This record gives sequence, structure tokens and C-alpha cells, in this order.
Amino acid sequence: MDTTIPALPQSAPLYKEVKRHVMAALASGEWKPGAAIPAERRLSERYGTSIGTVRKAIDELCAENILIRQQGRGTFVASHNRDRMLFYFFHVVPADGPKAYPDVEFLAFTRGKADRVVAERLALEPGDAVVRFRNRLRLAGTPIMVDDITLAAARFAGLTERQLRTRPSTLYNLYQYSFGISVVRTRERLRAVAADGDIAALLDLAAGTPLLQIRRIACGYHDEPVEYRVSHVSTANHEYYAEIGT
Amino acid sequence: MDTTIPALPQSAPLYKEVKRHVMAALASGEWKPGAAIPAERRLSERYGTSIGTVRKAIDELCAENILIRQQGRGTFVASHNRDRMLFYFFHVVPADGPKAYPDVEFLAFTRGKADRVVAERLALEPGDAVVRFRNRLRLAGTPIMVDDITLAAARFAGLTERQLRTRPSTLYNLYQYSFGISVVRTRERLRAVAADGDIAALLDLAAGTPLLQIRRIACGYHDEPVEYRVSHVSTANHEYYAEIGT
DNA sequence: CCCAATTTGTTCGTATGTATA
DNA sequence: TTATACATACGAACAAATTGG
Repeated sequence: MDTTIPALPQSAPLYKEVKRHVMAALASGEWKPGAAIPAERRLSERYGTSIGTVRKAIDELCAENILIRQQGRGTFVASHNRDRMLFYFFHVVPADGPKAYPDVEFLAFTRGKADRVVAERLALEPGDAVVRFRNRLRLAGTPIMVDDITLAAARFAGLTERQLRTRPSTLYNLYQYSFGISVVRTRERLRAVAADGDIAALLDLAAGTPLLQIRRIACGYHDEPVEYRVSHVSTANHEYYAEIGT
Repeated sequence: MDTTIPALPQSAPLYKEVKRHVMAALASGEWKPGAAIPAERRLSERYGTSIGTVRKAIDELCAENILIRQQGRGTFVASHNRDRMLFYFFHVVPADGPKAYPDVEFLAFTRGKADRVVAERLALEPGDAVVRFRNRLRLAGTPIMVDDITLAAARFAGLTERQLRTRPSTLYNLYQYSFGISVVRTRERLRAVAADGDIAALLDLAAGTPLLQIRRIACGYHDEPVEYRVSHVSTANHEYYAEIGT
């Protein structure tokens, strides 16, 4: 794993240096997801700065949802549980009614090579080995979404179909706990497309029905691409929800 | 205009109180968009707190893009210029090529009454007076988007078709400078829909073409709804772009 | 139930650096 | 050059929440 600390300008503020060191410790796995990192006082000793400087570094990491502070308890490495998936990375909500966890059906798994597009999205060379799989998601029993996911085989060494099929929690939880890869950022591009026969069938829709297509790149601590995902959502009774400025 | 300070728990931290007071001053128009607010030192005197407490309040308002700090110059009230519109509230980007300013054509203007849906979105009573207007947006000459916008007439007293037609800058700039209403937040719900004949014609598309529909509620300082907007986007060569976790 | 230790949260103050006008 | 304003960094004290005895 890449645990190097990206270069900073000579005159970078101290708290930015501290932040980089903390992120390096996270990326290296020194501090595990879900666990507490050392107390602010101990970090200030470790890095030779004042507590205020450590706090400012951690403030930024909390704002990015990479760390979570809890008064009286400590500061914890954000871990990918169902709640985080639902409230942070999953933007499909019922048009009316409360947000809910989707049920996932694992549909297909193949190994292959990256074409030009996927290579560019995942920062690979064309021809590099990838794994692909497809999930169908249901809300309240109704199929609403098909996910086609591509991973770089090299970054998920030893990944098996069985792991994907029988994972106990979310996909990002599996990446994090089984492969030490934490997704902390995503970039999504949305379009309206006509459903092809394949996906229409999986969603119980007529071919040609307008679907919301989401192309997501999920990135790790150093902004390195981790996963490429194309989702097709039936928006008859569901919507993609985005808030800006909160 | 509503310049009341929302209630806070008895034991609210000082910096939160300061933040509310600053927001009240903004909402009341005491500090105008684009202008500098008083220096931190002066604010600390005004509110009887330390400078650090004022900084913490302003930190939060900067994080929410309500204020903008510039070292050596001062702290400014965010104003709605074209750049802010483009980089913060406008999420439609070319599938390839750089982001650009859309050209706006004003197409239609009507006065009417709020139906149940609009009333709920704009926090009005059904039957309250509203103004509606339609814009077509082009990028590089090609029509890509139709906006249908609804405003509460009471909140935009004296608004004329001419103002909308001849506005020199963005719509949100007009709201801000002519009506003292600042949009600081939006909530958007996205769906894929089939183009109806009306909108298809405006976008040079066949009826039934899948379009991205965006239903946006724009809100002010106290989260009060200001504008309801339904956009239909042709995503043949453009996309809706969203970043999470940055 | 209370107490003590630990940890983060808030508030104050001060000094110095850096950018701007 | 000087004055102003924000940015960084340090330190100290106390508050509030949590945990374990």
C-alpha cells in the first residue's frame, strides 16, 4: 500500500504536516478502522507540536469524514458500516417515505482485462487484470438498481467470488477490512439513458424506459481510484438526492 | 425579512451564539453581499468574546460558503457572481471538455397561484400568488437544459418580467441584490424521465428521449425555501457531476 | 450512586507570520 | 514603509462526556 507522504511546499503550515502524517498512519494500517487513534495529547508529543496544532489537523480530517471525534471517548477511524454507506455514499431515496437499507443480490462475477475507458478511470494500463461483478438492489422488495462494479485485480489480491457473495456487511466494509482499502471520497457523473434489454429485465421494466445512470469513481486516502461503478436506477418511485451547502 | 435569531439550547457554546448573531446581521442586510464584515478584533469587542471564539464562528460560516476570508484583506459576504454559480450551484458539465458558462434565453413568464405541491415546496399555502418563468440554457450554442422556476410573489415584491429578462448577472445575483434574498443552500432530487413534446422541441430532441430531471429547492440563511426549480437536461453530451467527501 | 481518570470541547490570552492596501 | 487583517502556533484553564472502579 502507498504510505508515502505527498510532498508539500517548504513553508507548509505545521498542522498540514501533521495532517499528512496522520493520513499516512491511516493508509499504512497503523490505526485500524473503527479503532481509536492516540489522544490529542499523545499525538502532540509524537509530532512535537502543541495540542492546538494537532486539533486543527484532526478538525480537517473530521470535516472530511475520515476521522470521527467523540467527546469523552476519543477520536476514531471512520469505518464502513451500513449507516455510513446509507447516509454518506448511497444517494437513492424513495420519492416518499423514509430512507432504507437496500437488499443486495449478487448476480455475476467475471475476470477480465481493462479496456481503455476503465484503465483511465482506475489509473491502470489497458490490459491490466480486473474483476467485474454485478449486483441488483431492492428497496421494499422492488428491484430499483443494478450495479456493475470493476476493481483492479492487483489492488484486491486474492479477492474471490465467494467473498463478494457472502460478505456480511457493505462492499466498502469488505474493501476496508479484508484489503486495507478505505474509500473516503467519490465522484459521480449522472445521465439519463434508455434501459437496454438486459438491465430492463433485471428491473422488471420495458426496454427503453428512462433510467438514471450513475458512473462513480471511489477514491482512497490519497485520492487514488479504488473502484469504478456504473449504476442504473429506476426512478419511477425513487430519486437521487443531493444537498449542496450544508 | 426574517432577522430573528433561532433559539438555541441554554448551554449553547458561545461561538454558536456568535454565529447566529452574524447570520442575523447577514439576513437583515446589515452587511451586504460582496462587502467586508467588521474585522475579527472588532467583532470580538462587539460580542464581548475572545478573538478565537469569533474565529471559530466564522470558520463555520466559511465552511458553509456563506463568508469568504482573505488573508490581509478581510472577511467578505459571499455574493452570487457567475463564478459562484458555475462552481457551486451549477452541476451540469460537458462529458468531455472544460466547464463553461451557459447562455440563458428567457422564454416565458406567468403569474399564478401555488398548487399543493408548489405550496409545500415553498412553504406557502395553496393558492398563494407565485410567479413562474422558463429559461433555456445553451452550452457552446447547443440547447441542453430547460429551467422552470417558481417563486413566491410575496417574497419577491415588485418583481417584473423585465427584471428577469434584462438581468445583468445570474438569477441568484438578482435575488440577492434586488430583493435581499441570499441562496446559501440547495437540495436537489434527480430522476430520469421521458421528454414531453414541449421540452423535447426546445432541446431539438425527439419526444420520449430520456432526460435528466432535477427538482431543486433553493434555501436562504435560515433554511427558508426561496425558489423551486425543475430542470430538464439533455445528457447526450453533458452530465450532472457530484463530489462526495471533498 | 458517586468518584476519579481520561478525552474531547470550549474559551481565553498572547505572539508571530503573511498577505494586502 | 506602515498599518491592517487574517493565519498559524503556543499555552493554560475549565467544561462536558465517557468509562471503569
